[in-house]
Amino acid sequence: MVKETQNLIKGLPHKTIERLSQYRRALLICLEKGKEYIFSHEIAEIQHITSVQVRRDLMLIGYSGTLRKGYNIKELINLIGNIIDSPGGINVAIIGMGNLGRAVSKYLTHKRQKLTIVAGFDINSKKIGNEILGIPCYAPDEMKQIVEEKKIGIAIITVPATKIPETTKRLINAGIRGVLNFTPTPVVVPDNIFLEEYDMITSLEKVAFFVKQAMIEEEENRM
Amino acid sequence: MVKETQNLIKGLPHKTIERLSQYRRALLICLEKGKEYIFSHEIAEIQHITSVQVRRDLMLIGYSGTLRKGYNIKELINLIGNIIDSPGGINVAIIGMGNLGRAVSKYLTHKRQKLTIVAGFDINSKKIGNEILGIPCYAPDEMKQIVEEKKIGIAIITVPATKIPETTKRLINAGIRGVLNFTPTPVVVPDNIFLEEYDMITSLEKVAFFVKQAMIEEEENRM
DNA sequence: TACCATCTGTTAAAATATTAACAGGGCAAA
DNA sequence: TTTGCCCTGTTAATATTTTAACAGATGGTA
Repeated sequence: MVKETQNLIKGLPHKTIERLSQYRRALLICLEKGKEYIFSHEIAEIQHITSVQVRRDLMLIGYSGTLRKGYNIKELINLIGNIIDSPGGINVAIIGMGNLGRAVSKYLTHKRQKLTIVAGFDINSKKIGNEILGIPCYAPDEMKQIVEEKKIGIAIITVPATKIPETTKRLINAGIRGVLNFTPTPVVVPDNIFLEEYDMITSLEKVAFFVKQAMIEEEENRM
Repeated sequence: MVKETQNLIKGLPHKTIERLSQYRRALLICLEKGKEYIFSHEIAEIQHITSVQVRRDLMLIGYSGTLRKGYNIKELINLIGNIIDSPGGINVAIIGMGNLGRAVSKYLTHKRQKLTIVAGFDINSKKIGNEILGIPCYAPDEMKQIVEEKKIGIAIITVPATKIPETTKRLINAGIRGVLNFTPTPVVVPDNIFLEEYDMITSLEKVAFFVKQAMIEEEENRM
């Protein structure tokens, strides 16, 4: 990629990055259906956002569509790939092969060419040394070695809360570059490691809050 | 709750709601440890945010701490509960008891007193009529009846992409109030139903992007 | 050819969200 | 008791994100 493009990408807002990932997801489905071009308002509708936002995001990454035809789906997929994906791909490990870990593994396996789950870690001795869902499973104290050997860049944490401090220490020590934490316990990493945290309880409680509010408003209107 | 408080809550920013949920989560852990009071900077550190933001959020919900002692943990937990929780609780259904559905069920069961998973739905006849992880499982065409009977307010969607349109139609028909969609396929609901969508691929790709950027920057600095 | 409808691309404005700055107050140590 | 430190609460400033507004361009149509 030319340097100019790299400079564009550098300042991309976080929100735009997230949406680009979502656009690609939608575009891949469209491509499969045999669609060749797509309008900004079509993408917008799928994502529950406005077409202006779509056009603006695409402007930010320097992509131009064809007037009255829209955007070339294949081209756009490739461009988003150039932005998000690393050319050689990034290997991923799942830390904790419990229920959540396995669900995540199954969900993510073969979804993206440039992101490969290459290892799982667990303390359960029945799992260590075996494959789970096609993913070889290792003991926590092998982490540094395996991360280096398999060139693992990203770890997805799905262990119980009590194991978080130990797990984090091991990951930092192993030289991981990015962490996605699905645990309700916030993780502490040095700031050269990119950290993303997600807790489904927060999402659920957010829904609960707005459902409650809607009910209160209905109540008020009835009076 | 007095009307004044309700007016405060009404205009609460989405982000504040999310953080309140996270504060409570952290506070519950502190309470368990026997801690009585907590400073804004302590909460901030746990959540990787600034203490100003914590104080600002608490200001927005009208809570005052004690100078030099901080916030009373028990009080704050109760207040956040008053805001987020519905007094009688809200019942939740999991739509799709596959891997992800079961992981979500296990993860959420007994986590919050006011959110109870009371039903699962699946097309698999082996699951229908049985309990999975203690959750009774029903056929999709029983949805309307069960939602009404069990007073289910929120549905968590974890079905395969192909089943999304049908599932959504059933949920709308059943009179659901809020939807949390863990599927990569965006769903369409009328806007009297609150919708929250989360796709872990987006999170993972976000991490991948920033890891890539960090590596490019290192490369540049080396030259 | 002239007009109209409908796209894109971009700048400007508005709305949200975060951070800075600081006043006010209480406790502790000198 | 006075000084200094370290809290909270709040307003003001900044940064980020979204939305509005509109210029420009293309193709269909009368």
